[in-house]
Amino acid sequence: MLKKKKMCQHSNTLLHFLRHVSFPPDAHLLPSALKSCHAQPLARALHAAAAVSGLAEDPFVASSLLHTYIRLGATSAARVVFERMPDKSVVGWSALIAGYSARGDAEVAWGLLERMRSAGVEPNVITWNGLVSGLNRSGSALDAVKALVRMHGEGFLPDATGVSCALSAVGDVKEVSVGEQLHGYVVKAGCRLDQHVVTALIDMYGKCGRADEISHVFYESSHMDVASCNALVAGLSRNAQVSEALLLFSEFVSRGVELNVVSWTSIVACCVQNGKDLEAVDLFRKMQSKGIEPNSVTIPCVLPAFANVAALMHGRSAHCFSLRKGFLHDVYVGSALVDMYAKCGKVRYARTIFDAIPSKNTVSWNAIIGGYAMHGEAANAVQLFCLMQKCKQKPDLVTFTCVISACGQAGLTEEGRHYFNEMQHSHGISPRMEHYACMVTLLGRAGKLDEAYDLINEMPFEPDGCIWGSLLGSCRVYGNVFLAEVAAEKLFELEPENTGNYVLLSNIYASKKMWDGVNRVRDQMKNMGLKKEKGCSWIEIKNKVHMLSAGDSSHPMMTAITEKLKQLTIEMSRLGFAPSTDFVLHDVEEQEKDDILAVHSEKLAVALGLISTSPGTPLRVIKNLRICGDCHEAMKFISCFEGREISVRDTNRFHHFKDGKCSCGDYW
DNA sequence: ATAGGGTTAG
Repeated sequence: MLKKKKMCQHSNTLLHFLRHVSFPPDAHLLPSALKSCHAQPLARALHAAAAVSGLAEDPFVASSLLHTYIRLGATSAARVVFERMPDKSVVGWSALIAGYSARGDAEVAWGLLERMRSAGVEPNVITWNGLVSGLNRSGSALDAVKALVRMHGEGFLPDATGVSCALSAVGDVKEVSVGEQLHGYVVKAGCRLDQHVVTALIDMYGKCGRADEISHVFYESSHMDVASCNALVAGLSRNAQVSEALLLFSEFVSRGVELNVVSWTSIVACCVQNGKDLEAVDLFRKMQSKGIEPNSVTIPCVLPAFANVAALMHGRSAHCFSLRKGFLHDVYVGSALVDMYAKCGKVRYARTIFDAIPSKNTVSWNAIIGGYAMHGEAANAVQLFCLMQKCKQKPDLVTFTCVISACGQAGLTEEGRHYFNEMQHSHGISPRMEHYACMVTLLGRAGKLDEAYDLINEMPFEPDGCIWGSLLGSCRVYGNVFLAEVAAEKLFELEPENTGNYVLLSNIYASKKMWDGVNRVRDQMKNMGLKKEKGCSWIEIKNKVHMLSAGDSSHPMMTAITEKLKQLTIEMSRLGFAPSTDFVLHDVEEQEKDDILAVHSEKLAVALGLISTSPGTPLRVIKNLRICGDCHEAMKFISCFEGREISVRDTNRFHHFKDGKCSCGDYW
């Protein structure tokens, strides 16, 4: 911002100079004036001044004008200057070719190259580099690679600059074989000592999915600068090598390499993209303690981490920070805030943020519609969906996933079916796996299990684990052993390591008192060496996120937590609020019945919340698995007995408990 | 007095 202001002041000085200086600008003065010119109108003014003084044809002035117009993106004006140049040198041709390449006009650029040759001027390495670089930067990576291949075919050996931008283009189109050839050339030509080349190689291999080569290139070169760090972290993140990225990042830090906001943003994003939310939160704090201020990219990168662990206080402070910095107008920041507030249980705040985003995009709309879906507010989701279309914003694949799942959460079976059809017939979007999964959930919830099974059989592609998992879940609710066995058989094949499926099937057998089945599934699990998935919950108390997991007694307050739970259990049975054993929905954790202390993590989290906050404070808990019926009943009791609003976000949706009732209407 | 390069994002 400041820089721009300075430039404007500078331009004003130049204009002032042009208007008031009594002697005419000369051929020596104009090129330096043009060099410092940063706006098209000023360039045109200088051009006019040159023309009036008869200097426009001077080779230096003309060349400066040409380069200035190219630099400012005024390609046509540059062309006019160029065509009038009496002696068209390789410099002029190169500039013009670079200009058209940077606009993505590959055809024009190639045409100029031909014209140049017929005029008897041969392109040099700089001409070629300009062509490759321009095409790459304009997003025509494929054209850039083509240009590079042709350059090589014509006997021009790319230098470090050429190789760098060619590698960047290769990464964008994932032409790893071309990349490898370039790598070979780099080794032969000896330019692998060039830092930019090393960085570009790391970037290219990262984008082409070759994590092994990233480390290889990095360890072979001994360069440790900001750029190589950024490329490394991004490359490793893309390839899910999060531990490697964290290790190398800390190495850069301890070596005293001066890392910038991009480096810190990259490592935060790396953690978020690879499921390390708490590490991301930690690194975000560390970044600030090192004096690096987050920018408008950092904020949307870190917000999903806050959202995932429901760190509302952190999210709120990111919101305030964005407000102070003027980031709220940024659609990325806005959409990420909408998502964060919705996932932290504050769907009203999410709406407020959403309404204030000046130019909303599909992601913004999806965030708010998905937010309403998560909270079971189907009417609002549908209303926003209609508004979206009124605002001429095209719904995409994600939008329909949100709308159909909203209908499913609220039991609007026919509406859901309607949107599923409309998606195909009115919007020309063919349903993908996730849409079928939503439909199976929707039909399953309504008890239309046979219809759900028919839909699965009609799918034009092989159903995945989510689809069968959804059917199995509905079978648990409606006690359909036959379809449960069909779904489970597929699931054991598709995702043999997913313990939740075994537990679910075992629970279905148990609910029907089919003990043979129960034992068979348990043996199967034991034989495969599978352990029950550990449930864990998070609760934010006074700006700190606490993680509690079932069977883990490492939390410092564990004695008090257990005491509180014991007391609640006593009160519960005293008041006749005994959980029905028949209503153990979605118990994917399966506690050992005889182990009284093995309590589901959400209960531990709520107990911690109860003893650490003042009476009446709402509690928000998030859980990595679905909430079980037992805990669901307990939460209803606690909300009533303790007079607290409790919200539990499980993998599926939000449950808002208040006065002994849940917003899901006991269906989930 | 006139030409060229790498890294981050829902």
